[in-house]
Amino acid sequence: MHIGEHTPSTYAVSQHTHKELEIGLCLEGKGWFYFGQKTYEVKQGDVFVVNAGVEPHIAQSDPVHPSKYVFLSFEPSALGPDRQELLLPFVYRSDRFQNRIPAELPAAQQIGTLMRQFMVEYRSKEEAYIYMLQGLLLQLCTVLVRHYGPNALHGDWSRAMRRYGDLQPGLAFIRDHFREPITAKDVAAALSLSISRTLHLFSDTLGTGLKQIILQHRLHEAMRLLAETDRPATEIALACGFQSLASFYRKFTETVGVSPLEFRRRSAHMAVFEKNPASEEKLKL
DNA sequence: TAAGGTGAGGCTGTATCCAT
DNA sequence: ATGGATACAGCCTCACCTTA
Repeated sequence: MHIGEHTPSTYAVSQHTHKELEIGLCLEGKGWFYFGQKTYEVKQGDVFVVNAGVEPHIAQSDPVHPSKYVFLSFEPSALGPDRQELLLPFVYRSDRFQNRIPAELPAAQQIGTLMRQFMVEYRSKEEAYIYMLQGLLLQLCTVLVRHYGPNALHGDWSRAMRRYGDLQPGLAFIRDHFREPITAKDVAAALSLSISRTLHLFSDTLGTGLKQIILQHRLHEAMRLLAETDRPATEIALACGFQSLASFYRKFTETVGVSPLEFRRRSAHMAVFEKNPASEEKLKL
């Protein structure tokens, strides 16, 4: 588990994914939260739910009233065994999911209270505080389950969880091998399923095609290397798993909105790429 | 109901070329 | 050397179907 405060930049930087589940609470200010093609306006008290390794996202601050968040990220195993149903809010199809819980809803207020308790508990580090943190995490996830329940549970959580669990070896394979020219066949082999079944599983469970998920990993890595290194675009394209410069330029420009070179130029002016939302004042539990 | 096969159509990677 | 455009073969996705 990690918890930390973060103030997003006032300009749009690249979206990222990470392998932990994440809950974010806007402590103050205004801004925007981008999840792929979705954009949410953010105000104090809003809560955001992010799944693991699939949906790219990034927060941006209003220049006049910069936003400040506290982000809690955790591995599914942090909930303990036999509590898989509490992961349901994080097992969603991004095209159908509302990542924001508006501040005026009771669930957002409950989560706000719990997140603040979480911060206080960690900072105080009283005896056996780790158990208190685990308890607060269970409460947080329970509030989320109750909030999303009517839409997310629909009486068949075990099937949804099983499918999500079935996908994990495939997602892990993609994370480990996206720099190589992997295909649906390779991912299918990692899942011990047919190509057909693998493609169904990804699109049905996540609402995102296999190809798109691999592409997200490659583009994110390419943006990082463009911003943080002086390596030529050709080298970066190949290092990130693109089979050619042409496909790299095409997908980069389509997705990011500017050419790779332009992105490097702008990121140099910004002096920032993207930061792990929990990287500032990060507290490792 | 889950797993998986098939085929059409769209998309992607490759090869090649040109511009800077 | 690097950035970018384009045509085309092959792969991927999707819808629909069959099988167990």
